[in-house]
Formats: sequence, structure tokens, C-alpha cells
Amino acid sequence: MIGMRGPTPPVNAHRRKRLPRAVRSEQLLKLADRLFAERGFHGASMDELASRAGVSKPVIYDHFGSKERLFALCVRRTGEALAEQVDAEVRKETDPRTRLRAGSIAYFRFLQGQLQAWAVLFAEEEARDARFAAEAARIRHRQSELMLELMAETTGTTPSHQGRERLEAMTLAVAGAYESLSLWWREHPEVPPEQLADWLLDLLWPGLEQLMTQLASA
Amino acid sequence: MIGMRGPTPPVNAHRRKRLPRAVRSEQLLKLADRLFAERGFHGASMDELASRAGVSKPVIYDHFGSKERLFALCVRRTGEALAEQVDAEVRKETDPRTRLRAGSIAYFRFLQGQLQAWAVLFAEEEARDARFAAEAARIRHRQSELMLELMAETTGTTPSHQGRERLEAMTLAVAGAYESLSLWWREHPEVPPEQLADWLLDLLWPGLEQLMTQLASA
DNA sequence: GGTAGTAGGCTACTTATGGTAGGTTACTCG
DNA sequence: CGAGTAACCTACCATAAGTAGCCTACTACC
Repeated sequence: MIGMRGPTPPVNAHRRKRLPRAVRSEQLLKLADRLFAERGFHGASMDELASRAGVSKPVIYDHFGSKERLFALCVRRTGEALAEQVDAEVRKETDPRTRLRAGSIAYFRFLQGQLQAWAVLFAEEEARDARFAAEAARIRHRQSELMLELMAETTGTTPSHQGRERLEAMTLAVAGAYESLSLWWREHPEVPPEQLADWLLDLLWPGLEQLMTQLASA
Repeated sequence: MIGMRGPTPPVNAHRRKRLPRAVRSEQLLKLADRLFAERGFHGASMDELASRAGVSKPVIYDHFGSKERLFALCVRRTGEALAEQVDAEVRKETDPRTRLRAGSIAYFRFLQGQLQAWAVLFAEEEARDARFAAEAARIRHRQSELMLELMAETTGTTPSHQGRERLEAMTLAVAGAYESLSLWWREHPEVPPEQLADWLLDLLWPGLEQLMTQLASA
């Protein structure tokens, strides 16, 4: 019967447990997180994910459509978690400079605490393929938006269109600096998050403060 | 004779012109630059490159070994060109702030003038796959090194180990800011390079200047 | 308790493409 | 003018993404 064609008689079918869709999705996402972190995007195969989940490949495709969309989802979830963490810490403070410091520390602590998440985000730079540019950009935009929001709160004004454009550009640039520093950090893990935060504050705060007052009065 | 196996009788072999290795390499690299810029890394196929070059696939593999290495080479070349351009412009000036401005303008002009190169570098973010993390990082490091060198020139001192570590981290962060702003620029191409440079200078110079004096005296 | 309907699952396949084995031909140089 | 080699070819393999088409465990309802 080897090599016979057509619909196959059941062999394994009775062995596995069926799960409700939402549960299966969550399980697959968690396993995918781990797998991508371990092997990177292109190193991870859908077959391996299927095998780890004890499920066949089409199940995964039924849930996520494609490998890219699955990866994008993983990145997005991690990015959201990071943003939430930062947001929460920032809102415990009121003074702008202290807020930036708190947010920075939260940012680096998140990466430190979840090396796995870090890898998924950009440590391995897997997240930065063109196919995920949108997701990578989304993360920077989240940070940028948060900064914009806080700046508006602080200055109590809404900048002009010109000013808003500039602010957006600058907050994205700042987010890029954080991202880049995170990569440097991988080779210098002995530096504590507070140190990184203080370095960045010294570098960026003077310019940021001036920018805020400048655009608030404009 | 359809489907026959074994060594094939010549069919096309006599048609193409043979080129010296170096010339063929250069031709392939240029075509690869264009192809990657058009389709991105994963969208470009070696078969298409071979076909465009009027050559068969093994020729490419003989020259570059693998698709990844070919891509890495393209990225590296473009990065070198960028660095040279920036370096040249910077060295026309002497005042530190003016130098940074000149370098910044050169940086953005390069991207503007060579949209193709931009795409290969990181515009499409293709260059940022894990497999090319090394190349992407190399570009940031080039910019970082240039900054470090210029700072040393300016202050006329060599910082301590501690200071050097911090400086390296900060210059990489700055390079990340440039990179990130470049991505923002893609959606706002009407902003002139000088504007971007001035924005960044206002944001970064106060912190950088202070950093320089601080570490020069330490 | 049986049975229709469906959510959840499976096997086996196709396709696309990176990469290679092994051989042929044009060019160079003694 | 005949080695020897550089440049090149055809035909193939291997891997992994993605799909067609079918099966079956669970639920709801009679």
C-alpha cells in the first residue's frame, strides 16, 4: 500500500486532543514566539512549529494564513507589551524629565527581562525584514506617540502643523536611538538599565526640552 | 530525446560572450543592486538575476557563494559609499557643529540622490534581516567611528575606558536616530535635507557638546 | 439515544527557489 | 599547436511554504 493515493485512512487522527480555536491560537502564538526567538524568522519552519504543537501544518495556516502574518502578529504583541510597560511606568511620574527617565528604564528593563521578546522585536534583527517593516515601524510609532502625548500634556498646547511634523520626526528619531542603543547593549549586558537611561537623558534631554519650549510658544 | 539524462550537448553555450572574472563580478553586483532595490531581498530571485545578466545560475554562485553573501556585499558597498561621502563633506569643515551639520546634509543628500542605494541600505528594511544584522550594524558603526574620530580630533584627548564605552554607545544611538529619521523621511520627501539636518542638530547638539566637554575633562 | 451540522484536524500533494554535480568550451601561454 | 585552466552550461536535488480535499469529534436538537 505504500505510495497509494487519494484520501488517506485515519492513522493519527484519534490521538490528539481538540482545542477550541482561541486556545489553539494562543498556544500556537506562544510556541511561535519561542521558536522565532530561538531560530529567527527564516530559521524557523512551519513544520517544526506544527510538530512542537502536536498539530499538522494546515492548522497553523487556518489560524494565521501565512508565516509572515504569524510573525507579524508575534512582533506586534510583543511591541504592545513593551509599550504598555513603558506607558505604565511613565504615568507614575509627573515631572517631564523624570518621566522620560522612568520610561527609559522601563524600556530597557523590559528587554532585559524578556530576552526572548527582545529577540522577537529586533535583537536578532529578524523583525526588520521588509515584510515586517510595518510592524517594526509600528513599535517606533507607538513610542513616538507616547512621547508626543506626554509632551502635549506637559506644555498644555497643541503645536502647529509645521511643529507637529517636526515633533513627529524628532520623536521617531529618538525612538531610533533607543532601538540602536538596545543593539549595542547586547554586547555590553553588564551596563545597568539605569545607566543607559541616564546616558540617553544627558544626550537627548537638553535638545528635547528646548524643542518643547520652542514649539509650545510657537 | 526529451527527458534524456546525463551531460547535455551544447545548446546555448556558443551564444554568450565570456568576460574576465572581475568584470563579470562587477556587472553582477550592479545588476544585483538594482534587482534588490526593485524587489527587495526575498522578492529577488537568483534565477532572475542570472537571466538579466544573460548567464546561468552557477556562475553567480561561483562568484558569490550564496544569495545572502551577494546581498551582504551589495549592502556593504553602498554603506561604504555613504560613509565616504559623509566623511569627505565633514572634512571640508573645521568647527565641530558645522562639521556635524555638513555630515548630516551629506548623509541625507546621499539617500536622496540614490534612492536605489537607499532601498538597498534600509529603506525597504530588507537589509535588516538577521542574516544581515552584521552589515546593518557595520554601517552604523562606520558612522559611529567617524563621529568618535572627529570628537577625538576636536577635544584633542583620549577618553578613559569608561568614557570611551559611553561615547561608543552614544554615537551608535545617534546613528540610530539618523537611520530612523531616514525612514520617516520616505513619507515626507518634501522636507529638504538641510531641514532634517537642522532639526537633528537642534535635538542632538546640546547633548553632544556637553558630552564632549565632559569626557574631555575627565 | 440518534443524527445533522460544523469546527477542528489530517494526509499527501504542488510550487518556488536556493543551491549543486558534473561536464563542455573558449581562451592563454609555453 | 596542444595542454591547462577560467568561464560557463544543463539538469538536477532539497527544502520549506502553502494548498486541495477529505475525515471526525463534538454540539445541539429532536
